[in-house]
Amino acid sequence: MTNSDELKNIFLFSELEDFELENILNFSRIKVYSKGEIIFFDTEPYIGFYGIIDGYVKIYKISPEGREHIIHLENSGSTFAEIPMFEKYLAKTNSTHCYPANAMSIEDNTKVIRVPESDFLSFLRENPKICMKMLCSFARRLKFLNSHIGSIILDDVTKRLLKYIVKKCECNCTDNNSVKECFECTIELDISKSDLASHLGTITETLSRSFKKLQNENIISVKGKLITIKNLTYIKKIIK
Amino acid sequence: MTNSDELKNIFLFSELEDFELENILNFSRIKVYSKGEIIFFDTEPYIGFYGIIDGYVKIYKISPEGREHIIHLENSGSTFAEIPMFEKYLAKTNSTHCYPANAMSIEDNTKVIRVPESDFLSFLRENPKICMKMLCSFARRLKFLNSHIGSIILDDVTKRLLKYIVKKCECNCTDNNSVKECFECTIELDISKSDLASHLGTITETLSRSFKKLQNENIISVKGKLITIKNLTYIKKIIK
DNA sequence: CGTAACCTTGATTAAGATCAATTCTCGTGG
DNA sequence: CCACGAGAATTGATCTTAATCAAGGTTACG
Repeated sequence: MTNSDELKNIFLFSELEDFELENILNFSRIKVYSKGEIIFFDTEPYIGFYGIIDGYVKIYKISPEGREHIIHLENSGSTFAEIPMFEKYLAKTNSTHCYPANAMSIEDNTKVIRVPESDFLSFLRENPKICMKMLCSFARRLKFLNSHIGSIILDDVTKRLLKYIVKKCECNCTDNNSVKECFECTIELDISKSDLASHLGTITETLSRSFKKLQNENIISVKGKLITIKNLTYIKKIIK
Repeated sequence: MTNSDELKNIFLFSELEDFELENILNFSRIKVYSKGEIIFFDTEPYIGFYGIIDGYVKIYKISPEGREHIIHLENSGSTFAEIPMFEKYLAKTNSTHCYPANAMSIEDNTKVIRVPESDFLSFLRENPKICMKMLCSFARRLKFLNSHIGSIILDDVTKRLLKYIVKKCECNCTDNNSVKECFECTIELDISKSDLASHLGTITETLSRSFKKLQNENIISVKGKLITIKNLTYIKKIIK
């Protein structure tokens, strides 16, 4: 597979012509990270956004007390750290800015492309097609954040966990086969439970207890990273 | 002031030519709401997004238990409910969709424009300029949500309140005069304290106690809707 | 000036964070 | 192939924050 073929896996670039992809490749840089490697810190000056060709990345913040919170979990096809590109249009000051959070590869051989800010912005201004793609990807993220923030405020940890599992199951069900009625469904967690805790806005101990609770109530069964939900159709109805 | 002049107050439309504004006005609808009036419910089918010509709007969700959470507070110049426009590009299904939350006017004579989805989308596809504007406005909102969600998970209510006050003070300071060193700063709350509580992800009782706490620690003083922060420069350093 | 909406205060309760101690899992080297 | 060790996950006891429940107090406005 050539580099420009790989780029088509990234949603933002998926409808570009080959010559446009070549153009992007010319001014960008591809790099492979192993599990646990930092892609950027929130103290580094901003130089451009990233696209994930393959792998898994967490975007997170650390509180002064040292607690971690994962804002986003992104995998193959996603882009991240685009927001600071639009900073200069929003801020009155023209000061240099940093990355808004930390990014870490959480899977071995995570392959990313870094696209420099200035080159891409001129590209963007001349490409309504890629503008629309980017608007879609922003819209998707806004939608996620809106519902996630509501869930953090209004739901307890157990309900947040259940919603997470159900969402994963739904992806699975529609991907594999189009079963409308899906009672039992098994997923494999693709992240560690501590990352999941941090993503759900809690800590590992509390998450562990929530898993326990759902098992005791006979809603799910857990075997290591394998989670089976007993009656998806029913659960979907009650977690609304 | 003509209608098309008013439209220029809306960030998204601020760089459009007069003929383009006239075009938008042709397919859109302007309406004035009094305080407390519903603009849309999350059960209504989506027909288009809104721009605030003048006034104040809250975008909120209600939990099954009846607790309210304000996701966004938007005032003059802002747009809201754009996300569902991009739904059809994201979802596999082509089903009709609803507004993603409720919207209520929280000020008398809130004047909004409703722009229909289909007309605007074709307009958007042919206007790279307005695409960039929309990307900026999405970026601004993403930035806010990212930091807000982190704040809800990692900060206690008092710190969230303090951050809110500081942010308002900063707007004030840079708007009125460009004082770099600003020790004492007074703001007037432009929303009710119960709305503020809901926006900060808490309830009025807890917010009230947080106000008390900050007063006891001599960080702020509160007189009705007037809040004075004692030493802004210092506080800004410690809440980071 | 009276009523309703808004705000404050107090007592109690519940959820989840923290602290501490095991247990489990999995990759690596002997 | 097994044993070891480190990181991950679980479990228990305790403590803190904020939600809930209940009752007054304030303010704004017709």
